[in-house]
Amino acid sequence: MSDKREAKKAALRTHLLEATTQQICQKGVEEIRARDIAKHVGCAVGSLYTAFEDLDDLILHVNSQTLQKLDEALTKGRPDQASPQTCMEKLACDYLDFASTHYRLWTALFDHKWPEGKAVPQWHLDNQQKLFLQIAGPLKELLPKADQDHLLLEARTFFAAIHGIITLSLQERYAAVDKTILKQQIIKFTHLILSGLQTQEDLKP
Amino acid sequence: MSDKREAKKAALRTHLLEATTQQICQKGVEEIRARDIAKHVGCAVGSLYTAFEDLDDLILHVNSQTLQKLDEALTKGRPDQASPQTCMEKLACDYLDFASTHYRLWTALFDHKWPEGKAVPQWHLDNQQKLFLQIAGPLKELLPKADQDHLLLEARTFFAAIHGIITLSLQERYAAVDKTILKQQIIKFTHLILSGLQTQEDLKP
DNA sequence: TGTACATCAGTGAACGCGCGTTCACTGATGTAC
DNA sequence: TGTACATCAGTGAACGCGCGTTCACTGATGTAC
Repeated sequence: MSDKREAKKAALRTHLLEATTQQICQKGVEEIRARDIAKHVGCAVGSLYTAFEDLDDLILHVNSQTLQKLDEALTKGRPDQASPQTCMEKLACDYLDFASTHYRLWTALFDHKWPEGKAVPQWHLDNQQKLFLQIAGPLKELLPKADQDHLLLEARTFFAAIHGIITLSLQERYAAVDKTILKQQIIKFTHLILSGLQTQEDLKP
Repeated sequence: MSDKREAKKAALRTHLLEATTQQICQKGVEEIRARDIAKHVGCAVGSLYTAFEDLDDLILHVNSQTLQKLDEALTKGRPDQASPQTCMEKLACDYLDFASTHYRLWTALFDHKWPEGKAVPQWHLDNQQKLFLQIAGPLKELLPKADQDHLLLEARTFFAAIHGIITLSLQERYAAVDKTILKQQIIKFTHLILSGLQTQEDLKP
């Protein structure tokens, strides 16, 4: 019975993930330090390297958890029998809410520099892919004539535009915008794009 | 006559700026090292600190030059007697062209972390502001009933959306998109937004 | 023009610090009998 | 159950490296007479 050992190891991993999450929330990914995390967990620095490959691996795991939380937030808010327009609007707003309430966790997704040579693990790429599918879903209803490639392209573009707006507005670097106004902008924007796409679709044979 | 001294100092500054620009193009801002720059210029590391306050100051100057180049690129391409729609489309496309041909210089604008406590110098902020005005111009023609605040907000949103699309598509992190397709997407997108804004404007009293 | 002194840019070895990672050691947990 | 040995997680001081910045010194340029 090596259950006790495994349980301890699992607990250590959990504590490390929790401490890292908390530290990212407090100071941002750029400020994460191995010693700092260990101190918060109450273990030696070395332990980090028995539980995770290295610091980047630990951070990647936190980021993957963040992606999952984001996925849940988007899934949870999704109305059952709504028009694709309503779905897309909800997705965009939920994305904004997530980004603003978990700001530092969210920016960590984009700020964390993965070591150049190393390949990003497949399970993390899968977690990313899931988010695009969330968008592609309602978009498919809206654009029934589009093929899969085109659908994914439109989903990417839609996401990128909304993401761009939110990113610029939430970062203080260029004077942050009031959140209510931002939300209005995003809703308006979503409608503009969707009605435009719709019109184009209707013109198709 | 201290002309000779001043000329030498100016030459040194120019060389440092050139070398830094070249190194950013080659490896990106994150890889800029004081010793490296000095070696390329053929001077001692210490000289860098007689010509610029510190390494961040040097990089900021390169970034400001980049903003000016971008501003020129956008100004140059601007058609004289065109509709605001055509102007906006041209702006978006020129922005894409600039970003893709000077990719690393362009990302440096956003990747360079300015020291937290320090205030960003006014001349640099002015250079940033100029770009928003480029967009606000044609937008004003399109939305004659909008006040200045609202105009700037729409300019920001428009910029942020286009910027977001270009950023996501050009970075390899998430499989890069073919540039011709990207350009088509951006043109289409610009039209969608503008015709939407136009419709809203027409409905106003 | 020439000389003596003053100023200041340029030099690069050395400082200082931060920080990810390692590794010989300790102690807890598991196994064999 | 008890004892002796094996295994492996946990420890943290120490390693090693990178890198921005400094500063005592040198040498070029400028100034005064």
